[in-house]
Amino acid sequence: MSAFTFSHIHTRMPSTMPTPRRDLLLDTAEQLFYRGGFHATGIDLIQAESGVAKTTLYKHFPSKDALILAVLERSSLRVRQALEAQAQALAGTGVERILALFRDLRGMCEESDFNGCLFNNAAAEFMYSNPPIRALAAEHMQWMLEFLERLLAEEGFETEAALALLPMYEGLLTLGRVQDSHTAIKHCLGAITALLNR
Amino acid sequence: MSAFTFSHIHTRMPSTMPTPRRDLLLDTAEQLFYRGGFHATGIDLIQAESGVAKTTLYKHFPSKDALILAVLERSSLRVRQALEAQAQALAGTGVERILALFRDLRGMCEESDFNGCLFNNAAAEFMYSNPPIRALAAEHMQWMLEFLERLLAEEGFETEAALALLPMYEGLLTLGRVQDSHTAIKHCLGAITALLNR
DNA sequence: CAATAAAAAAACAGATCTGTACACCCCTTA
DNA sequence: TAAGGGGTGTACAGATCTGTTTTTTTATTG
Repeated sequence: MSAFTFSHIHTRMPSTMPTPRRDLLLDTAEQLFYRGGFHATGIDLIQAESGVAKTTLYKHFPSKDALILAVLERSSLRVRQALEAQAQALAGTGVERILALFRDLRGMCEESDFNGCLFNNAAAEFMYSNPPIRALAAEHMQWMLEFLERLLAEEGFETEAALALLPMYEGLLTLGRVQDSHTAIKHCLGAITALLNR
Repeated sequence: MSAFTFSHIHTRMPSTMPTPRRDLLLDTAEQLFYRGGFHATGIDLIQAESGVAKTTLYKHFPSKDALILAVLERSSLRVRQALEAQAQALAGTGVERILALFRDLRGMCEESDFNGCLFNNAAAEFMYSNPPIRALAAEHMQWMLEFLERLLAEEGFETEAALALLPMYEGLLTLGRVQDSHTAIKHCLGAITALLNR
């Protein structure tokens, strides 16, 4: 039936619904922005690397700023889902469950294109020049804080400890760029244990 | 005597010796790079803001990269001197001396043009595109680590605790951009106390 | 005052960046 | 087969950026 062909549905899809090309653009842009920075990464590179025509890129995202925002929004969503899933799967109880979360930072720091926390990098580049991007970074950090608070509450700790855990978490991501992450993580685990068992 | 006129000395000054204009350029560039980022801040803006002619700028620094490196080198030196002086003047003994260092982060986070840690910002923008800048950021972090180790040793703590303090310190600087720094610092002080008194 | 050297001012060259315009192609649908 | 919509590829416009060149001004020295 023509009323139910894919094409028909496709043309009636709202613009917010993901299309393969839109996702491909977001994937490519996220990877390039993360590795090379936002200002240093040009639209032409994203276009060439993704293989999608420039016209199509600007049909999905009216400007580079809009693309950056879309990348950050989707990345934030993905991080949230990943952390929720990770928290569900975390082995152990009590302190061990929180420690496991920090232990997993090591793998992230050792990935080949690791470059710290995307949201802090964005905040650094757009702190005073692009309020929406800065706000998005702030919202992401706020969510991280609340996530840690929930995790702490589940294990019977005072939720305020999240205010010490989050700087450690972000600090490890930041330092992981230029310092050995393994020993730093190890000693942070000790600090967390001391804090929560006090 | 002409042999000792200022001009004569000036012309024989090695290029590494600071001149008023060179310092003015470094001051302006540091402020603008810190606030607006490295790639986003153009040479023309530094030139206009400093009032020094572009010709003179390129006489002192052969390229933008060289200017960035010079800014980071001088800033690192200044931070080191400031922290050494601060450590000398720190009130209290034992844990209190370390806590005082972290307490001072609050003032930094509340400054009008605060934008985190200059060296982490530089590392984020140049991680894979400019090894010398990345290396300079790494060296600065290494010095910070050794500085904290010295401070801990002076107060009779195990120096390895610095590996937990440094992520916290840098994490607070990073989060200070988008989160209230006061409460985060307060809870980090508690974590440090728990760690060192364990 | 004349000579010289440095700095300022401004124009410019070449590259690059964002964003647009246009012609072409492919594929579906009528 | 004809029409039309979405994607491609390319060329281009305009702005901006780094770095250079050229000219003018300024200040110092003999």
